[in-house]
Amino acid sequence: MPRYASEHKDLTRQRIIETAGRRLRSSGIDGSGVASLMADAGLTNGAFYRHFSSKEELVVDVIEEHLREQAEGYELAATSGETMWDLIDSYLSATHRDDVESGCTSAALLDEIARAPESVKTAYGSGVVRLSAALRQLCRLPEETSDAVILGILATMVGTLQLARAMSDSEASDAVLEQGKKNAVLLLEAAATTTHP
Amino acid sequence: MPRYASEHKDLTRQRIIETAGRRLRSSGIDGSGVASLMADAGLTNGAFYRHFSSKEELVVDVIEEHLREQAEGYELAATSGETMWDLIDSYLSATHRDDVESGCTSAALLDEIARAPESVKTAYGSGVVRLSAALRQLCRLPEETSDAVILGILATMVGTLQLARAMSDSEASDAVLEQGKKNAVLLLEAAATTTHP
DNA sequence: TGTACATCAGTGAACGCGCGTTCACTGATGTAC
DNA sequence: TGTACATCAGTGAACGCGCGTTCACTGATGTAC
Repeated sequence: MPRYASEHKDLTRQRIIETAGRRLRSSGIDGSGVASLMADAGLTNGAFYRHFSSKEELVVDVIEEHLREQAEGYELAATSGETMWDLIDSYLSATHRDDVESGCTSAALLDEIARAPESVKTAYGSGVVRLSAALRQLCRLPEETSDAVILGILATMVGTLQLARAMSDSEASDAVLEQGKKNAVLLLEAAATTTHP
Repeated sequence: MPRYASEHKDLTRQRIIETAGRRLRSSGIDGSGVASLMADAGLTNGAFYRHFSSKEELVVDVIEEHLREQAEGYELAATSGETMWDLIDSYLSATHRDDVESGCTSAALLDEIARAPESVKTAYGSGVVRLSAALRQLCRLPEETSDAVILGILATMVGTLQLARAMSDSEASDAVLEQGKKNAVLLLEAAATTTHP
Protein backbone atom coordinates (compact mmCIF):
# COMPACT_ATOMS: atom_id res chain seq x y z
CA MET A 1 0.00 0.00 0.00
CA PRO A 2 2.69 2.59 0.87
CA ARG A 3 4.06 3.29 -2.58
CA TYR A 4 7.60 4.30 -3.33
CA ALA A 5 8.02 7.95 -4.15
CA SER A 6 10.61 8.25 -6.84
CA GLU A 7 12.64 11.42 -6.58
CA HIS A 8 12.37 11.92 -10.30
CA LYS A 9 9.16 13.90 -10.12
CA ASP A 10 10.53 16.26 -7.48
CA LEU A 11 13.56 16.93 -9.62
CA THR A 12 11.41 17.71 -12.63
CA ARG A 13 9.18 20.02 -10.61
CA GLN A 14 12.26 21.79 -9.31
CA ARG A 15 13.61 22.15 -12.84
CA ILE A 16 10.31 23.67 -14.04
CA ILE A 17 10.32 26.13 -11.13
CA GLU A 18 13.87 27.18 -11.88
CA THR A 19 13.55 27.66 -15.65
CA ALA A 20 10.12 29.27 -15.23
CA GLY A 21 11.63 31.68 -12.71
CA ARG A 22 14.12 32.92 -15.24
CA ARG A 23 11.44 33.33 -17.86
CA LEU A 24 9.02 35.11 -15.53
CA ARG A 25 11.70 37.58 -14.51
CA SER A 26 12.68 38.41 -18.08
CA SER A 27 9.25 38.35 -19.74
CA GLY A 28 6.89 39.07 -16.88
CA ILE A 29 4.08 36.88 -15.54
CA ASP A 30 1.50 37.85 -18.16
CA GLY A 31 4.21 37.66 -20.81
CA SER A 32 5.07 34.01 -20.14
CA GLY A 33 2.75 31.29 -21.48
CA VAL A 34 2.52 27.88 -19.86
CA ALA A 35 3.45 26.04 -23.07
CA SER A 36 6.63 28.06 -23.54
CA LEU A 37 7.56 27.72 -19.86
CA MET A 38 7.31 23.95 -20.24
CA ALA A 39 9.32 24.01 -23.48
CA ASP A 40 12.06 25.87 -21.55
CA ALA A 41 12.17 22.91 -19.18
CA GLY A 42 12.31 20.46 -22.09
CA LEU A 43 8.71 19.28 -21.67
CA THR A 44 5.37 19.74 -23.41
CA ASN A 45 2.39 21.71 -22.17
CA GLY A 46 0.32 18.72 -21.02
CA ALA A 47 2.74 17.67 -18.29
CA PHE A 48 2.36 21.00 -16.53
CA TYR A 49 -0.76 19.95 -14.64
CA ARG A 50 0.95 16.83 -13.23
CA HIS A 51 3.06 19.28 -11.21
CA PHE A 52 0.91 22.36 -10.60
CA SER A 53 -2.82 22.84 -10.29
CA SER A 54 -2.66 26.18 -12.11
CA LYS A 55 -0.30 28.82 -13.44
CA GLU A 56 -1.01 30.80 -10.29
CA GLU A 57 0.38 27.96 -8.16
CA LEU A 58 3.56 27.92 -10.23
CA VAL A 59 3.97 31.66 -9.76
CA VAL A 60 3.58 31.24 -6.00
CA ASP A 61 6.18 28.47 -5.96
CA VAL A 62 8.61 30.45 -8.12
CA ILE A 63 8.37 33.47 -5.83
CA GLU A 64 8.71 31.43 -2.63
CA GLU A 65 11.63 29.47 -4.00
CA HIS A 66 13.54 32.43 -5.39
CA LEU A 67 13.08 34.62 -2.32
CA ARG A 68 14.20 31.67 -0.17
CA GLU A 69 17.31 31.26 -2.31
CA GLN A 70 17.98 34.99 -2.15
CA ALA A 71 17.64 34.98 1.65
CA GLU A 72 19.91 31.94 1.97
CA GLY A 73 22.44 33.65 -0.25
CA TYR A 74 22.46 36.67 2.04
CA GLU A 75 22.77 34.51 5.15
CA LEU A 76 25.69 32.67 3.62
CA ALA A 77 27.29 35.97 2.63
CA ALA A 78 26.87 37.21 6.21
CA THR A 79 28.66 34.20 7.71
CA SER A 80 31.46 34.38 5.16
CA GLY A 81 32.34 37.93 6.17
CA GLU A 82 30.65 39.82 3.36
CA THR A 83 29.08 43.12 4.33
CA MET A 84 26.02 45.06 3.33
CA TRP A 85 28.31 47.43 1.43
CA ASP A 86 29.35 44.55 -0.81
CA LEU A 87 25.71 43.68 -1.39
CA ILE A 88 24.72 47.26 -2.23
CA ASP A 89 27.62 47.44 -4.64
CA SER A 90 26.70 44.30 -6.53
CA TYR A 91 22.93 44.83 -6.30
CA LEU A 92 23.19 48.27 -7.90
CA SER A 93 25.80 47.24 -10.47
CA ALA A 94 25.43 47.47 -14.25
CA THR A 95 25.81 43.68 -14.29
CA HIS A 96 22.71 43.15 -12.18
CA ARG A 97 20.83 45.80 -14.17
CA ASP A 98 21.60 43.98 -17.41
CA ASP A 99 20.87 40.49 -16.12
CA VAL A 100 17.19 40.57 -15.22
CA GLU A 101 16.59 36.86 -15.64
CA SER A 102 18.89 35.72 -12.86
CA GLY A 103 18.52 38.88 -10.79
CA CYS A 104 16.25 40.00 -7.98
CA THR A 105 12.63 38.84 -8.18
CA SER A 106 11.37 42.01 -6.52
CA ALA A 107 13.03 44.31 -9.03
CA ALA A 108 11.78 42.18 -11.93
CA LEU A 109 8.18 41.63 -10.87
CA LEU A 110 7.15 43.89 -8.01
CA ASP A 111 4.38 45.81 -9.71
CA GLU A 112 3.01 42.67 -11.33
CA ILE A 113 2.99 40.98 -7.91
CA ALA A 114 1.03 43.93 -6.54
CA ARG A 115 -1.64 43.23 -9.19
CA ALA A 116 -1.59 39.46 -8.67
CA PRO A 117 -4.11 37.34 -6.72
CA GLU A 118 -3.92 37.23 -2.93
CA SER A 119 -2.08 33.88 -2.88
CA VAL A 120 0.83 35.43 -4.78
CA LYS A 121 0.93 38.52 -2.57
CA THR A 122 0.85 36.40 0.57
CA ALA A 123 3.75 34.28 -0.67
CA TYR A 124 5.67 37.41 -1.57
CA GLY A 125 4.89 39.03 1.77
CA SER A 126 6.26 36.20 3.87
CA GLY A 127 9.21 35.70 1.55
CA VAL A 128 10.22 39.31 1.86
CA VAL A 129 10.02 39.19 5.66
CA ARG A 130 12.38 36.23 5.55
CA LEU A 131 14.63 38.27 3.29
CA SER A 132 14.47 41.07 5.83
CA ALA A 133 15.75 38.73 8.56
CA ALA A 134 18.66 37.69 6.33
CA LEU A 135 19.50 41.33 5.64
CA ARG A 136 19.40 42.09 9.37
CA GLN A 137 22.19 39.55 9.80
CA LEU A 138 24.14 40.81 6.82
CA CYS A 139 23.85 44.44 7.98
CA ARG A 140 24.83 43.45 11.53
CA LEU A 141 21.80 45.36 12.71
CA PRO A 142 20.47 44.70 16.22
CA GLU A 143 17.67 42.22 16.77
CA GLU A 144 15.20 45.05 17.54
CA THR A 145 15.57 46.67 14.14
CA SER A 146 12.11 46.46 12.60
CA ASP A 147 11.36 44.81 9.29
CA ALA A 148 10.05 48.13 8.01
CA VAL A 149 13.45 49.78 8.47
CA ILE A 150 15.21 47.01 6.59
CA LEU A 151 12.55 46.75 3.90
CA GLY A 152 12.84 50.50 3.43
CA ILE A 153 16.47 50.05 2.39
CA LEU A 154 15.49 47.14 0.15
CA ALA A 155 12.72 49.24 -1.44
CA THR A 156 15.23 51.94 -2.27
CA MET A 157 17.49 49.44 -3.98
CA VAL A 158 14.60 47.82 -5.84
CA GLY A 159 13.17 51.14 -7.04
CA THR A 160 16.57 52.35 -8.12
CA LEU A 161 17.32 49.19 -10.08
CA GLN A 162 13.93 49.30 -11.79
CA LEU A 163 14.39 52.94 -12.72
CA ALA A 164 17.87 52.22 -14.10
CA ARG A 165 16.40 49.40 -16.19
CA ALA A 166 13.57 51.52 -17.55
CA MET A 167 15.82 54.32 -18.79
CA SER A 168 17.14 53.81 -22.31
CA ASP A 169 19.83 56.47 -21.90
CA SER A 170 22.64 54.35 -20.48
CA GLU A 171 24.68 57.23 -19.10
CA ALA A 172 21.71 58.49 -17.11
CA SER A 173 21.01 54.93 -16.01
CA ASP A 174 24.58 54.53 -14.72
CA ALA A 175 24.31 57.80 -12.82
CA VAL A 176 21.08 56.64 -11.18
CA LEU A 177 22.77 53.42 -10.05
CA GLU A 178 25.72 55.34 -8.58
CA GLN A 179 23.43 57.70 -6.72
CA GLY A 180 21.40 54.72 -5.52
CA LYS A 181 24.46 53.23 -3.86
CA LYS A 182 25.06 56.45 -1.91
CA ASN A 183 21.40 56.55 -0.90
CA ALA A 184 21.33 52.94 0.26
CA VAL A 185 24.49 53.46 2.31
CA LEU A 186 23.04 56.60 3.85
CA LEU A 187 19.84 54.81 4.85
CA LEU A 188 21.82 51.89 6.18
CA GLU A 189 23.92 54.17 8.39
CA ALA A 190 20.80 55.89 9.63
CA ALA A 191 19.29 52.52 10.50
CA ALA A 192 22.44 51.48 12.35
CA THR A 193 22.54 54.63 14.48
CA THR A 194 18.85 55.22 15.21
CA THR A 195 17.81 51.75 16.33
CA HIS A 196 19.51 52.17 19.72
CA PRO A 197 17.09 54.15 21.87
CA MET B 1 -7.86 71.82 -50.57
CA PRO B 2 -6.98 72.72 -46.97
CA ARG B 3 -9.57 70.72 -45.10
CA TYR B 4 -11.11 71.72 -41.80
CA ALA B 5 -9.81 69.76 -38.86
CA SER B 6 -12.68 69.16 -36.52
CA GLU B 7 -11.57 69.06 -32.91
CA HIS B 8 -13.79 66.06 -32.32
CA LYS B 9 -11.13 63.54 -33.24
CA ASP B 10 -8.55 65.10 -30.93
CA LEU B 11 -11.01 64.99 -28.06
CA THR B 12 -11.74 61.32 -28.69
CA ARG B 13 -8.05 60.48 -28.88
CA GLN B 14 -7.51 62.30 -25.61
CA ARG B 15 -10.37 60.41 -24.01
CA ILE B 16 -8.93 57.08 -25.14
CA ILE B 17 -5.51 58.01 -23.74
CA GLU B 18 -7.00 58.99 -20.42
CA THR B 19 -9.25 55.97 -19.87
CA ALA B 20 -6.55 53.63 -21.21
CA GLY B 21 -4.09 55.15 -18.75
CA ARG B 22 -6.28 54.21 -15.83
CA ARG B 23 -6.73 50.69 -17.14
CA LEU B 24 -3.03 50.20 -17.86
CA ARG B 25 -2.12 51.29 -14.36
CA SER B 26 -4.60 48.97 -12.68
CA SER B 27 -4.29 45.92 -14.95
CA GLY B 28 -0.84 46.30 -16.45
CA ILE B 29 0.13 46.64 -20.10
CA ASP B 30 -0.05 42.94 -20.96
CA GLY B 31 -3.21 42.66 -18.88
CA SER B 32 -5.15 45.25 -20.90
CA GLY B 33 -6.59 44.25 -24.27
CA VAL B 34 -7.25 46.78 -27.01
CA ALA B 35 -10.95 45.87 -27.27
CA SER B 36 -11.55 46.40 -23.57
CA LEU B 37 -9.55 49.65 -23.57
CA MET B 38 -11.83 50.92 -26.33
CA ALA B 39 -14.94 49.75 -24.49
CA ASP B 40 -13.75 51.79 -21.49
CA ALA B 41 -13.78 54.84 -23.75
CA GLY B 42 -17.26 53.96 -25.03
CA LEU B 43 -16.05 52.79 -28.44
CA THR B 44 -15.56 49.51 -30.28
CA ASN B 45 -12.26 47.84 -31.15
CA GLY B 46 -12.24 48.81 -34.83
CA ALA B 47 -11.95 52.55 -34.18
CA PHE B 48 -8.68 52.08 -32.32
CA TYR B 49 -6.58 52.14 -35.48
CA ARG B 50 -8.07 55.46 -36.61
CA HIS B 51 -6.19 56.98 -33.65
CA PHE B 52 -3.12 54.83 -33.07
CA SER B 53 -1.00 52.75 -35.40
CA SER B 54 -0.47 50.07 -32.76
CA LYS B 55 -0.98 49.28 -29.08
CA GLU B 56 2.66 50.20 -28.56
CA GLU B 57 1.97 53.73 -29.81
CA LEU B 58 -0.91 54.08 -27.35
CA VAL B 59 1.34 52.97 -24.49
CA VAL B 60 3.92 55.57 -25.50
CA ASP B 61 1.26 58.28 -25.60
CA VAL B 62 -0.22 57.24 -22.25
CA ILE B 63 3.18 57.35 -20.58
CA GLU B 64 4.15 60.70 -22.13
CA GLU B 65 0.81 62.22 -21.28
CA HIS B 66 0.63 61.01 -17.71
CA LEU B 67 4.21 61.93 -16.85
CA ARG B 68 3.61 65.36 -18.35
CA GLU B 69 0.49 65.78 -16.20
CA GLN B 70 2.39 64.61 -13.14
CA ALA B 71 5.20 67.08 -13.82
CA GLU B 72 2.75 69.91 -14.37
CA GLY B 73 1.02 69.02 -11.13
CA TYR B 74 4.31 69.27 -9.26
CA GLU B 75 5.15 72.59 -10.92
CA LEU B 76 1.78 73.96 -9.97
CA ALA B 77 2.20 72.68 -6.42
CA ALA B 78 5.59 74.41 -6.25
CA THR B 79 4.19 77.78 -7.26
CA SER B 80 1.26 77.49 -4.88
CA GLY B 81 3.54 77.09 -1.90
CA GLU B 82 3.38 73.35 -1.45
CA THR B 83 6.58 71.68 -0.34
CA MET B 84 8.31 68.42 -1.04
CA TRP B 85 7.28 67.30 2.45
CA ASP B 86 3.64 67.58 1.42
CA LEU B 87 4.36 65.55 -1.69
CA ILE B 88 6.19 62.81 0.21
CA ASP B 89 3.32 62.65 2.64
CA SER B 90 0.66 62.21 0.03
CA TYR B 91 2.76 60.04 -2.29
CA LEU B 92 3.42 57.53 0.48
CA SER B 93 -0.10 57.64 1.88
CA ALA B 94 -2.48 54.69 2.22
CA THR B 95 -4.77 56.57 -0.17
CA HIS B 96 -2.22 56.55 -2.96
CA ARG B 97 -1.32 52.94 -2.22
CA ASP B 98 -4.95 51.88 -2.57
CA ASP B 99 -5.67 53.96 -5.68
CA VAL B 100 -3.38 52.50 -8.32
CA GLU B 101 -5.45 53.55 -11.31
CA SER B 102 -5.14 57.28 -10.79
CA GLY B 103 -1.77 57.12 -9.08
CA CYS B 104 1.84 57.31 -10.19
CA THR B 105 2.64 55.67 -13.54
CA SER B 106 6.13 54.72 -12.40
CA ALA B 107 4.91 52.85 -9.34
CA ALA B 108 2.24 51.08 -11.37
CA LEU B 109 4.25 50.07 -14.42
CA LEU B 110 7.98 50.49 -13.89
CA ASP B 111 9.07 46.90 -14.30
CA GLU B 112 6.79 46.40 -17.27
CA ILE B 113 8.25 49.54 -18.87
CA ALA B 114 11.73 48.10 -18.34
CA ARG B 115 10.65 45.06 -20.42
CA ALA B 116 8.89 47.15 -23.08
CA PRO B 117 10.20 48.05 -26.56
CA GLU B 118 12.72 50.86 -26.94
CA SER B 119 10.08 53.41 -27.98
CA VAL B 120 8.33 53.01 -24.63
CA LYS B 121 11.55 53.23 -22.64
CA THR B 122 12.62 56.33 -24.55
CA ALA B 123 9.30 58.03 -23.84
CA TYR B 124 9.55 57.07 -20.19
CA GLY B 125 13.15 58.24 -19.97
CA SER B 126 12.45 61.74 -21.23
CA GLY B 127 9.24 61.98 -19.23
CA VAL B 128 11.03 61.15 -16.03
CA VAL B 129 13.72 63.76 -16.70
CA ARG B 130 10.98 66.32 -17.08
CA LEU B 131 9.53 65.08 -13.81
CA SER B 132 12.93 65.52 -12.25
CA ALA B 133 12.99 69.18 -13.28
CA ALA B 134 9.58 69.70 -11.71
CA LEU B 135 10.74 68.06 -8.50
CA ARG B 136 13.83 70.28 -8.45
CA GLN B 137 11.50 73.27 -8.31
CA LEU B 138 9.24 71.72 -5.73
CA CYS B 139 12.20 70.74 -3.52
CA ARG B 140 13.73 74.22 -3.92
CA LEU B 141 16.95 72.48 -4.84
CA PRO B 142 19.64 74.50 -6.64
CA GLU B 143 19.89 74.43 -10.41
CA GLU B 144 23.08 72.35 -10.25
CA THR B 145 21.44 69.44 -8.47
CA SER B 146 21.75 66.54 -10.89
CA ASP B 147 18.82 64.53 -12.21
CA ALA B 148 20.35 61.43 -10.65
CA VAL B 149 20.10 62.90 -7.16
CA ILE B 150 16.45 63.80 -7.64
CA LEU B 151 15.58 60.56 -9.42
CA GLY B 152 17.21 58.71 -6.53
CA ILE B 153 14.63 60.20 -4.17
CA LEU B 154 11.87 59.38 -6.64
CA ALA B 155 13.15 55.80 -6.95
CA THR B 156 12.94 55.41 -3.18
CA MET B 157 9.35 56.58 -3.15
CA VAL B 158 8.43 54.40 -6.13
CA GLY B 159 10.06 51.28 -4.68
CA THR B 160 8.46 51.87 -1.29
CA LEU B 161 4.99 52.34 -2.76
CA GLN B 162 5.35 49.20 -4.89
CA LEU B 163 6.49 47.17 -1.91
CA ALA B 164 3.62 48.46 0.18
CA ARG B 165 1.22 47.45 -2.58
CA ALA B 166 2.68 43.97 -2.93
CA MET B 167 2.36 43.10 0.76
CA SER B 168 -0.97 41.60 1.72
CA ASP B 169 -0.40 42.19 5.44
CA SER B 170 -1.80 45.70 5.76
CA GLU B 171 -0.12 46.52 9.08
CA ALA B 172 3.27 45.68 7.64
CA SER B 173 2.37 47.66 4.52
CA ASP B 174 1.49 50.73 6.61
CA ALA B 175 4.77 50.45 8.50
CA VAL B 176 6.71 50.32 5.22
CA LEU B 177 4.96 53.49 4.04
CA GLU B 178 5.75 55.30 7.29
CA GLN B 179 9.40 54.28 7.14
CA GLY B 180 9.49 55.30 3.47
CA LYS B 181 8.48 58.85 4.41
CA LYS B 182 11.38 59.10 6.85
CA ASN B 183 13.76 57.74 4.25
CA ALA B 184 12.60 60.11 1.54
CA VAL B 185 12.95 63.08 3.89
CA LEU B 186 16.41 61.95 4.89
CA LEU B 187 17.54 61.67 1.28
CA LEU B 188 15.97 65.02 0.47
CA GLU B 189 17.86 66.72 3.30
CA ALA B 190 21.07 65.08 2.18
CA ALA B 191 20.47 66.37 -1.36
CA ALA B 192 19.83 69.89 -0.06
CA THR B 193 23.02 70.03 1.97
CA THR B 194 25.47 68.23 -0.32
CA THR B 195 24.76 69.95 -3.61
CA HIS B 196 26.62 73.10 -2.53
CA PRO B 197 30.31 72.38 -3.16
C1' DT C 1 -31.44 77.77 -48.98
C1' DG C 2 -31.31 73.01 -51.23
C1' DT C 3 -29.18 69.21 -53.26
C1' DA C 4 -25.20 66.12 -54.68
C1' DC C 5 -21.04 64.63 -53.18
C1' DA C 6 -16.60 63.49 -50.50
C1' DT C 7 -14.62 62.57 -46.19
C1' DC C 8 -13.60 59.79 -42.50
C1' DA C 9 -14.73 58.43 -37.34
C1' DG C 10 -16.76 54.62 -35.87
C1' DT C 11 -18.94 49.68 -36.38
C1' DG C 12 -18.60 44.91 -35.86
C1' DA C 13 -17.18 40.68 -38.00
C1' DA C 14 -13.25 38.29 -39.19
C1' DC C 15 -8.03 37.04 -39.51
C1' DG C 16 -4.45 33.85 -37.38
C1' DC C 17 -2.49 33.12 -33.09
C1' DG C 18 -1.34 31.99 -28.30
C1' DC C 19 -3.54 31.74 -23.96
C1' DG C 20 -4.79 28.43 -19.64
C1' DT C 21 -6.67 24.11 -19.13
C1' DT C 22 -8.47 19.26 -20.21
C1' DC C 23 -8.10 14.73 -21.82
C1' DA C 24 -7.37 10.17 -24.07
C1' DC C 25 -3.42 7.96 -24.72
C1' DT C 26 1.68 6.05 -24.35
C1' DG C 27 5.26 3.74 -22.33
C1' DA C 28 8.79 3.36 -18.80
C1' DT C 29 9.09 2.02 -13.98
C1' DG C 30 8.40 -0.70 -10.12
C1' DT C 31 5.33 -4.34 -7.68
C1' DA C 32 3.45 -8.97 -6.97
C1' DC C 33 3.89 -13.59 -7.17
C1' DT D 1 14.68 -14.91 -12.28
C1' DG D 2 10.40 -14.30 -15.29
C1' DT D 3 5.91 -12.78 -16.30
C1' DA D 4 1.47 -10.12 -15.55
C1' DC D 5 -0.10 -6.06 -13.87
C1' DA D 6 -0.72 -1.17 -11.90
C1' DT D 7 0.95 3.35 -11.69
C1' DC D 8 1.59 7.72 -13.38
C1' DA D 9 5.00 11.30 -15.74
C1' DG D 10 4.82 12.88 -20.01
C1' DT D 11 2.64 13.48 -24.95
C1' DG D 12 0.18 16.15 -28.11
C1' DA D 13 -4.31 17.36 -29.82
C1' DA D 14 -8.18 19.77 -28.60
C1' DC D 15 -11.42 23.05 -25.76
C1' DG D 16 -13.23 27.96 -25.70
C1' DC D 17 -11.48 32.38 -25.30
C1' DG D 18 -9.23 36.88 -25.86
C1' DC D 19 -5.33 38.79 -28.10
C1' DG D 20 -3.61 42.60 -31.81
C1' DT D 21 -4.84 43.83 -36.21
C1' DT D 22 -7.52 44.25 -40.73
C1' DC D 23 -11.37 45.35 -43.45
C1' DA D 24 -15.83 46.21 -45.87
C1' DC D 25 -19.26 48.91 -44.54
C1' DT D 26 -22.29 52.88 -42.29
C1' DG D 27 -23.72 57.30 -41.58
C1' DA D 28 -22.98 61.92 -39.74
C1' DT D 29 -20.51 66.08 -41.07
C1' DG D 30 -19.09 69.65 -43.90
C1' DT D 31 -18.14 71.30 -48.89
C1' DA D 32 -19.46 72.83 -53.50
C1' DC D 33 -22.41 74.98 -56.35
